[in-house]
Amino acid sequence: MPGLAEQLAGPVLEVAPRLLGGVLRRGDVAVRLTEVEAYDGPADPGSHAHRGRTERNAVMFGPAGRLYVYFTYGMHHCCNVVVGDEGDPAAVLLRAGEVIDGLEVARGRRGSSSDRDLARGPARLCQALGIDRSDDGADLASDDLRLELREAPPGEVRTGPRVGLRLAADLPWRFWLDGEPSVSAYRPAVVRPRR
DNA sequence: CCTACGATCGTCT
DNA sequence: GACGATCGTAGGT
Repeated sequence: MPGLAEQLAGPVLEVAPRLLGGVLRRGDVAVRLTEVEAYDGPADPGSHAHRGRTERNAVMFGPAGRLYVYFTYGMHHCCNVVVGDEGDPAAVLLRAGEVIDGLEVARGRRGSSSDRDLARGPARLCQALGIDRSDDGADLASDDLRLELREAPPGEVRTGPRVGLRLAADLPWRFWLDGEPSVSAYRPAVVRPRR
């Protein structure tokens, strides 16, 4: 049985769909992943690593199997699984999942929300699992935070454009499990009027 | 079901 | 100083 880092070592476009159906656990709460997005290296204009290494995205340049967590919109956290070779900033954004364990704890963290929406969307998924910037760089093979992949994703894998990006919005680098209620709605990037 | 909009601040230019 | 890998709510269909 290969270790997590080995399973995540390949090209991000191959690894990303294999995360579907996998389970991310923190303490009592476990989420089964139903939707992810690939961010492929410095050449990907949609990636935080597109303009090179900074203090924020440093973890993306590290070894596979760690968590890259960023803070956005002044109030939300989103998390990625770092994949590929060290030095190559590839990552997979965890966009949505189904809470399969620790429902009570997840509900408490999420406030009023239907069970279906507990981890539906990247910021909600982080909130349900209690993930924030202090988890940036966390080892996903640790006891506190653990990612377990399955042999094959159940159900059918679909692909389409990534959500909320102005750049490279045409690339079909979002992957989800067909028919899952927890898959987030597709929203094209909002173009703000000039102020 | 849908579309529109404001919140709120770290990060990068 | 501008913008964002988002979300919750409000209001219409």
